Amino acid sequence: MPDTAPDARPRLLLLDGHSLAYRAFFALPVENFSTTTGQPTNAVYGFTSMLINVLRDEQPTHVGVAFDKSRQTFRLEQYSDYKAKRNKTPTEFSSQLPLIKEVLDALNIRHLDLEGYEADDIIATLTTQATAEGMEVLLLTGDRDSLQLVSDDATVLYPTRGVSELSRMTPAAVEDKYGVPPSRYPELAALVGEDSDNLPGVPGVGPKTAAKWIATYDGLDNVIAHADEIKGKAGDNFREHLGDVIRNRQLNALVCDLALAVTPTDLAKQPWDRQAVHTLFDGLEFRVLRDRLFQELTSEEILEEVDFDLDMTRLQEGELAGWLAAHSQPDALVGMVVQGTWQAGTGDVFAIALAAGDEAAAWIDVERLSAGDEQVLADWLADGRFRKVLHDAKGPILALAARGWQFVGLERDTALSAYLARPDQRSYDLADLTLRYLKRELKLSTDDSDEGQLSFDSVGDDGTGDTAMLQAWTVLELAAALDEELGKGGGTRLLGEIELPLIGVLAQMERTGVAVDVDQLQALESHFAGEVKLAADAAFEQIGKEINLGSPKQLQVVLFDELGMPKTKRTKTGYTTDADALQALYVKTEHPFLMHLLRHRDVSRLRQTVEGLLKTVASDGRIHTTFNQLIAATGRLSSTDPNLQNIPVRTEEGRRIREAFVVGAGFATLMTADYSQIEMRIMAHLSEDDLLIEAFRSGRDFHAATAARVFDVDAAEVTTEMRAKIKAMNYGLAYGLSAYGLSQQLGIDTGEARGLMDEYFETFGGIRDYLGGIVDEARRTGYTETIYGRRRYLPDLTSDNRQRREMAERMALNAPIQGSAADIIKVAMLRVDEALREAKLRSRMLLQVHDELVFEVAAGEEQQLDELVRREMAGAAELTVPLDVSVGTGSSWHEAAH
DNA sequence: TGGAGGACGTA
DNA sequence: CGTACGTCCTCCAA
Repeated sequence: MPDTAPDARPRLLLLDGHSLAYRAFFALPVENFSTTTGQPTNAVYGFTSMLINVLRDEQPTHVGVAFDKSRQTFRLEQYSDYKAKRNKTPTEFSSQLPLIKEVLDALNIRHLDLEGYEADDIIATLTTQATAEGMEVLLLTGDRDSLQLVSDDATVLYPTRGVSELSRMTPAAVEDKYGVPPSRYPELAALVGEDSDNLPGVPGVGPKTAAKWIATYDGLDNVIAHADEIKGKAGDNFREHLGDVIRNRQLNALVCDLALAVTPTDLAKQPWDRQAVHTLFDGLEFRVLRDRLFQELTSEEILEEVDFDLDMTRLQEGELAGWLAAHSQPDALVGMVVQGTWQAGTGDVFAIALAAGDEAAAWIDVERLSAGDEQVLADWLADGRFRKVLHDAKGPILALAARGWQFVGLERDTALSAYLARPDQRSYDLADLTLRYLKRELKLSTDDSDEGQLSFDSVGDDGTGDTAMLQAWTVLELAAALDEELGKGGGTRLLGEIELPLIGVLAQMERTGVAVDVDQLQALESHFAGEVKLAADAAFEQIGKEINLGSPKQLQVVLFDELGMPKTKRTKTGYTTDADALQALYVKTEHPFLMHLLRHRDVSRLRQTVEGLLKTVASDGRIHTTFNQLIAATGRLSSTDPNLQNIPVRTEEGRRIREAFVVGAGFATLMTADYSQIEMRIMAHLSEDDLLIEAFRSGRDFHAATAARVFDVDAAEVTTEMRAKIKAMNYGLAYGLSAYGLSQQLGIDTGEARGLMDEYFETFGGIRDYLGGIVDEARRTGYTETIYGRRRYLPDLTSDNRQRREMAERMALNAPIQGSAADIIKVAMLRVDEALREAKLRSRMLLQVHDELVFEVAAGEEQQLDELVRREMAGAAELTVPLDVSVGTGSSWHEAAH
């Protein structure tokens, strides 16, 4: 990684345009990179991608790109076979060079060439000049001749694999790799030869021998002078090819004193031309690359001048009504920041900052409100005509609710907007978004005072509310910028009709929480603790000592060294000891230690789950999880503190934990409602595969019905085994399952799994075409989309790194399916919530577990709720196949399952 | 104390 | 060599 102190000396980055483009051309498959008009773009793409990466990683202050002018160079004049073996440059390549120069022009990066010379000579000249001027130089080139330029001040970045990895050739690295210092690299190359330039070297002499000779005789000149002394076949060959060596050395010397039109200082980096980049990249259909460019290199952009003058008022008692009347009209947007705390479905408010479109801001210390102020505030908050804009509103809504203030009229949530625009981000920090979308720092200007910087981190601590008011104003502006961003991607409806209204529903679910039987949990905890002890003792007895069974490291010592068991699959740091591997080892060795170890794993996990739950039980005897709406890139919710979406269900003992989730006081029963096979139904809908649609419409056992089709037998003849295989296949499809993965899961060999998959896709051709189509489409557009237009961007689809690319392909396969399911259940939650209110039921929604909703049912409402929930969930989307909902009730979550 | 790695629970 | 998450534990570097 670069060490760029802000005041470091100038850093010049020089690229060999021709050699890099040439590498990119062969590294990236041209089939995947052409415009709809047929213009190949793989070389442009690869070159630009490398350029963006290196600009980002190295932060040069000066940049230049050199190109070869033509094949007619002084080297060719001296040696008519120079580069003769090189294949005729394909036209698909030559047509891309002008495009690369257009990219450089749009980025305001100078590029140059010189008749009769190669890019390398230009680079050599500039390097010599720049280092003489005290600059640091980085050379990005795929030509090894440039290694002779490496010095303490000049480093070559040499692409090692494709276009994504660079190796850093410093003097030490050159010496390490070739055994000679950089200045002597051309001497070594002269002996060894260079195939790509059609410069044959001495037969039988490789880099090792050449380096040895050069070291022994102190340089090539002396090797030549002592040619007679070199023994053996290699010596004979050397004497025979002496002429070639001398010629090679002449040709591979780079010219360092060309008369160029520019000097290194002329290459100072300029701001790039945004409009030109947009136009050019549109034409090249480089959406992904453009996003990367704007995202990764924004920091170089000139920050825009702040041109607002916020009129900030710290409201005194009795002033709130007047301020609101003056600045907050119905239907006008008001930015709002709540200062306070929130967690586990509750919270508290210390202060509120508001900012209106007329550049007026107010700060309200809620500890100093008169009774009148408090009423005014409560009314304003609860009045939907006053449209509020917040950043990450759910917590503030909970904090307000805890003070008894109802919050209505959430018009925008900037964190949510930013998530929908780019769902892969890890955080949606307000200061980061301000920089990215508003191009300015989020801090107070220090025009009129010199109090220093108020960064956003210290918000709330300054006690003046200034920062909070600035935040409120920023949120208001950011909302507009994000609206524009989202509008481009068609996400406005998804935001307005699904995600935004969902915030309130989730807040209410968090406030409500779910009741647990604490006594039962405690009993379970001690039960599992006892089991842990038993399993541990039994395990220790088998190996005759006590180790930490939770330490994979110690386990590896016992299993593979001491017990001499066969090695399992490799991990980064050794061999895996996961459950599958241990099970396999048990089958092979039948060593009882393994069973006790597995048992120990199981019960300690159960104990730890129960302990975790107990820690989070609130004083109302309920667990209030937090639903995170901004995490999952596919659009799912996630649940934390505690995670109630991964409570065990598959094993008998695990289900005992579910028994401890119970109906709360004042309610009659719990109800769960879940979608069956929702992802397969979405696939049937999206793929329009007739047979699959038919399988669902028949209403019969879906896995059996599909198995009957694949194996071409009557429904009655489907065996358990056939059904199991197709079930695994059905579930694996949406994940990008491989033949290997399927074989592992079913315990069959890869060939059989392969055959099964072929048979499956043969039967359901629509599915095959659909899955393939998703990936192609995503590669073309740069993103996938769900049925409600939720996007996920996957730049790695065009990576030249196979592992990354294939990973992105599986994500592309899965995202529209998992994401559409997420869309549908979110719609269902909104519909159910609305219907509950309309029907004036007391029953309430507690949890969402991806395809399942959990309700607490008030006495006498069971029948009505059952119908309501089925209706609203099934009606959440109109697909070509029915959405099947199954419902169960019981006094615990376990009993309510079905 | 913080992060990485491993393992494993759910849909 | 199957997607999406969150949490716990251990170990190791700071």
